[in-house]
Amino acid sequence: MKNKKLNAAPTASELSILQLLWNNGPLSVKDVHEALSHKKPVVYTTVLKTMQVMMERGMLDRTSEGRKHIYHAVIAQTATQNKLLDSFLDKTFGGSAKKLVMRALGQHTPDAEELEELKAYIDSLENKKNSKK
Amino acid sequence: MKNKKLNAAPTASELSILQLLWNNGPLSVKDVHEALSHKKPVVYTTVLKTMQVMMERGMLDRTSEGRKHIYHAVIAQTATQNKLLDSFLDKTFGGSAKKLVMRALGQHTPDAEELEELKAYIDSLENKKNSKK
DNA sequence: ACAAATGTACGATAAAAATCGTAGTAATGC
DNA sequence: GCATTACTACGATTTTTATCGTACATTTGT
Repeated sequence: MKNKKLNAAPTASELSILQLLWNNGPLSVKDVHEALSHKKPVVYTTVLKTMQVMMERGMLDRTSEGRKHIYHAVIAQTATQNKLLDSFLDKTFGGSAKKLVMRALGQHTPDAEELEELKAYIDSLENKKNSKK
Repeated sequence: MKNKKLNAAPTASELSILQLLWNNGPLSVKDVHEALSHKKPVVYTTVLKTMQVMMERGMLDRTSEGRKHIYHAVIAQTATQNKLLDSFLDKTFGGSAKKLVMRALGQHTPDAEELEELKAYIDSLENKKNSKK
């Protein structure tokens, strides 16, 4: 019974590590540990262990730089976010994207500029649909 | 050490039960078990136990109807969704509501009518902001 | 050379959540 | 009355995730 959980979605802890790797490029365990510690105290080997597990599960890979290991994300940010979003949308908002979107905007209203971008984006979605007819 | 985890967010299993109670009113364990079984096989006492735990944690309450217990949600749907949304937004989209919204719309594009509603909603948000100046 | 610092490896444990089995009790059919 | 059915109670186990401690190897400073 090997290769357990190979396509499982990342857990919250794993996701916090992925975010760092996605946004700040390949990092050593030390880098990740330091960054995470800013938010919440965590023991170095806890981070190390988690990253090793993530590698086993195919989420990360690493290269060697001297005796250090430099980790990078293997799974893509967008695809992972989409998977998590699907699941969240389903579990929490019964699959209604409209409800989720309205709530998100209501609770975390972006500034005027971003709101304009959003409207433009919605327009582009409408056009795309029309062109498909 | 009593009252553990009293304000913890519901887990995925708990949320699936809450959804039923929110949307279909007070229900017996049997009702919930049947509804859940449609999606995925689950043993009756597993559902029962989960609901009992949820009651301990203050998420549910119940009344007696003969020897049956009729459960209802104590925590509000909107508040719970908001809490989960905050957390999800932060963990998965780095707190950017705009990113989340665009992704949600791109992956689960609502129909034209709903898109219009969304635009109208965005307009109302813009007006609200302006009026606050 | 060698103590201190810097790394990795990995088993062990803790903590949280999910699942199940067994027992017991009240209602119901016949 | 009594077997069957319909429920609840709850301990126990399993599963998954998170966390930590210890061992060990390699550099580095002095």
